[in-house]
Amino acid sequence: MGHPSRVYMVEELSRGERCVCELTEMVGADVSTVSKHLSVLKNAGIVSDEKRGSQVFYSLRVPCILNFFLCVEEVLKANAAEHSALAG
Amino acid sequence: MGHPSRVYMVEELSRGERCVCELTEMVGADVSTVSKHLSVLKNAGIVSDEKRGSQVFYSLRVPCILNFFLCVEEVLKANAAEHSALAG
DNA sequence: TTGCCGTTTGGCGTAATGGCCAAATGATTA
DNA sequence: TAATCATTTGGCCATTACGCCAAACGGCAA
Repeated sequence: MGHPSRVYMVEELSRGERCVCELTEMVGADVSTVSKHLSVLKNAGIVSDEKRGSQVFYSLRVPCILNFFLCVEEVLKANAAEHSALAG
Repeated sequence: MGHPSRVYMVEELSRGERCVCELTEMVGADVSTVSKHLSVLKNAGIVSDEKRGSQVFYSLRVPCILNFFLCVEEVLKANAAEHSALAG
């Protein structure tokens, strides 16, 4: 976790399963790079994969991970508020 | 985030403010190392610091980060269940 | 079998991170 | 001011993470 591409992928997977090709197109990196990120998430138990035909579909296994992103947003908002307070 | 020492420190800070010396003793690493971790957490907006006398006290600024740890535990439990299922 | 598509893995160079030591900073006391 | 304690910062080295390319793997169709 903590990597922008992985965060982005998890957010996308929260909307439903996606194949590697879709995630690759969204992230805009090399397929191998995306595959490795997914491998990390899979080993961490955050996503699960299912092979159908020649494609592999990933899905979010731990919905509570989204709470984390909500928290991150809260942090960012707090930071923004602080910075504007410092500026003004 | 994502680093064991930082996770440990955030968990500890969730119980109340701690000075650098306390966190250093708990983590068991060099003071400078702990200070750098705290600096990372501070820049990320996760903790805040307050200097009182010659000591600096850190406190958790974003309680929702704890939801993340609950989620992590859930992930670990899910993983453990899966592994035992594979084994059994 | 051959060829193609989707995906994964290995390798390599580069960038970032973590850890310690040493030095610098700031507060306190003598 | 000098000395001391608590903390931070800089330097250096070892380790890890990223990202791309190339190669390997598995499924599908001809």
